[in-house]
Amino acid sequence: MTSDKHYTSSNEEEEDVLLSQSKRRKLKGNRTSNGKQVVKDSSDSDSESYDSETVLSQVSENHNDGRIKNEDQDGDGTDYRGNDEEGKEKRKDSEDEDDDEPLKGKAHSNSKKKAKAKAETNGTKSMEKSRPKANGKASTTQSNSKQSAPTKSSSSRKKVAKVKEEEEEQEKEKENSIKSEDAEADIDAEAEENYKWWEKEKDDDTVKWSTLKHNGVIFPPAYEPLPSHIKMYYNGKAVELPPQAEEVAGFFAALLQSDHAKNPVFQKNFFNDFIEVLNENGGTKNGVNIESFDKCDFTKMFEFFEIQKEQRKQLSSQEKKQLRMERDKFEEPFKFCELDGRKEQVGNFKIEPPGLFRGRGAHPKTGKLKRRVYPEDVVLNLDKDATIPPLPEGQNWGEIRHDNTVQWLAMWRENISNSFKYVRFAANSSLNGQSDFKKFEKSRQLKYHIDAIRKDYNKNLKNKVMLERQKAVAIYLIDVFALRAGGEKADDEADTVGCCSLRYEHVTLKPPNKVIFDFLGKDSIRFYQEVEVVPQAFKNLTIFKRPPKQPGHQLFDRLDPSVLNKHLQHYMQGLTAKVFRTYNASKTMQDQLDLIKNEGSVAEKILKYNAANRTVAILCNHQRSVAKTHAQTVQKANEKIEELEWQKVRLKRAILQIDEDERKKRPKFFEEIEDFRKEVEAAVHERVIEREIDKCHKKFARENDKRRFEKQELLEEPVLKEWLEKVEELKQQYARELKTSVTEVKSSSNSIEKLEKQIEKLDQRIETSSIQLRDKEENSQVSLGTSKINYIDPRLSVVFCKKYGVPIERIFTKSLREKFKWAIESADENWRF
DNA sequence: CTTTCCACTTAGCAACGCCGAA
DNA sequence: TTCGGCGTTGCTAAGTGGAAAG
Repeated sequence: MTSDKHYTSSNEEEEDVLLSQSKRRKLKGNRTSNGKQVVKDSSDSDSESYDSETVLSQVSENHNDGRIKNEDQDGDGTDYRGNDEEGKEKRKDSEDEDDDEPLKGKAHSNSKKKAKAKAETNGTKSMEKSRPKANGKASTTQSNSKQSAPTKSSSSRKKVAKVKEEEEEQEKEKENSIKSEDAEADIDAEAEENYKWWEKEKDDDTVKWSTLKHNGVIFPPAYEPLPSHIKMYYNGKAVELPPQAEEVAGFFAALLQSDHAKNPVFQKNFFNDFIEVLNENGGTKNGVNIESFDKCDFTKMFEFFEIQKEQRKQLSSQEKKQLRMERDKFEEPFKFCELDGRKEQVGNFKIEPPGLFRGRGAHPKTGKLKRRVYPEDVVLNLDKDATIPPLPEGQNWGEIRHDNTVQWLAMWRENISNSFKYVRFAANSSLNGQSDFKKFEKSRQLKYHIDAIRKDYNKNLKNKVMLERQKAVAIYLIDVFALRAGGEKADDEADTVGCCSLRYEHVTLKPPNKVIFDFLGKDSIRFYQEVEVVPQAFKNLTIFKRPPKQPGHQLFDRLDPSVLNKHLQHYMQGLTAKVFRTYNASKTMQDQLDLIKNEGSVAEKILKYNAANRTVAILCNHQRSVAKTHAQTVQKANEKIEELEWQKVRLKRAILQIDEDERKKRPKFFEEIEDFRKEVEAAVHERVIEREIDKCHKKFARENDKRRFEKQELLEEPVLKEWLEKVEELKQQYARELKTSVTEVKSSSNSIEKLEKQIEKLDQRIETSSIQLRDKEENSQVSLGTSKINYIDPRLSVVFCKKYGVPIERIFTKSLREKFKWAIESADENWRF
């Protein structure tokens, strides 16, 4: 076919896309205000097709436009992989008419939405249904523990896995019965705690375990009704609620002072579910008809909870310890499980308690009731010979499964978005360690392919096939700016995006090549960056935003993560969009650590390590909300520094008082005295005095408390007065100093050398305080933890510690040391990412 | 194919509890 | 010894991605 024809047909398809997109956007409602218009617009859209445009711009394009930030300087021009790829694309391009077709999914996504929405409306009902059903299942499985594959309902995929498992099981059982019994004893003894999986060879990772035993999960305590004098009020009247409804009201009451309680969506969703529960349980018991959220008053309940909290805090440390011990003892059996005969920790062995769903950002479902989970809702996963954890009389597990291809111990379905929750191994478990190890090894492999990939996408920025250009730009963004893949989201989730789901309004283009990203990413964390991109990327983005596209439209209308990932697999097995984040994070860390010189104190090295950590966190846009007390903390720190400076000035004055000639000798040194403003000095005085006064009162009170306790006679008011008078004297002294600028220092320290020593010390303290403050400021919005836990290959930190003589404890907390035990024990000084 | 399901990884925040300064 | 500040942990929401189902 000729290219002309191709373009024509693709032009038609272009309109198609827009039409269907607009439909979709219309469905999305509030996410864009102009869905309707687009339908009209697209019909009279006579703009040239993207592809013809593409050709034009390609012609006028010079081949060697700018480099990207991270690009490696590889001189060699030959790139087999790249050429290969290109060859393929070309072939495809010329013989495949559909090449430029937009994603079908984008056109049809509304049907999906409807289906989902439907599923959700009966979400709660389906839960209810599922319970008896599951119940029935459970009894069958529990009774015939041996043979039958546990569920008819489980998918055929599961069956496949099961079969595999079963075969292996049978073989293993034979083996085990011979091997394990005698082996187990000593394996248990020596190897259970220090099983070094990373020294073993493991290949088949579809099978995660051969035996798995555990004690089930902990259910949240049953609801305890409030004392009868604690009520919610409606229109000023106390309301008698059935306990089920009271519980829900209590959930809201507990949040009364949080932002959630002020969020109208939260209020609405809560109120709807509250009313539903209320009606299900026969309505209020004293005839109050609750109709409006605004007339509900939960303050009495809130206050009660506060008092309870307070009382718990007031318990003596003995009592607290006692309670903790009891709790630990109760939880002990659930904390551990037995995996292939070894003891391993379980992560979240507690079933999530009921409550109000606290969605992040503008989540349409925030505030909905997250219902209580019962044993009937829970599926247990353990081996066939494991004892099934007992339940109280009359209760049953939802299902018992023996699926050794997964690494969860229990699972239930949650009612907010109908997804699964899992009880899994703890972060320090061998299985999680292995996954972690594999993750980092995979991203480490990327270094062998990254050059080719970068070369390719830079070249493909000019590819005449729109799909290829979009892929190229997307991978470019993912690689350079560490964007996430960005899967499609439904209407009943918060409107957040990643790379593939970026929309028109999220990217602002400022010629010649400046791009401003502004969108909400995962967890509704804002991603705001003004950056420069290579000119060709800029051109492409311009094309992707060209009319008839409008706000609300997808930038990458032919992409989704699976398209992208399929493409990436060509370069490297297992390569997906998220691997770039891991790779670039660890690579950045390696580079940053390389810059650190092996000098200075341990504390200084840690500071530098943290700075390196911070670059990574910034790359990945890991933010945290500034602590409520942050401004205050900063102010305090600044005041402290001011005070230190004030001290210094006083000492310098004192030097001049001893020998005025000093000033001529080193005017710079004494400049500070004039620079220190009177207002500041006065403010410092005031603060110091006030603090002194405060101290006197406190000391007085404390002393008397003690004396009362020891039955001694109390200090009288005059004593306090006496102390305060001393402070008053000091105040007078400062006042004089302020006027005369003459320091009245103690005679003990009135030699110039002594004063200078003190000044030096103060200088040092000011220096460290300033550094700490700056560090704190820079960290106030950046969260270092996420990158340390998930993105930075722990071996980098281990090597850093070994090479620089920094104790690993200063870098990894106890739990991180356990999580990264494999790294700590396997990485030597020369290891590199 | 596309959609849905399932499993697993990544994420920020609130509660907890430890530790150093007063 | 207490108190507050701060790092750590626990919690659970919100992503990614592979694979089965439709």
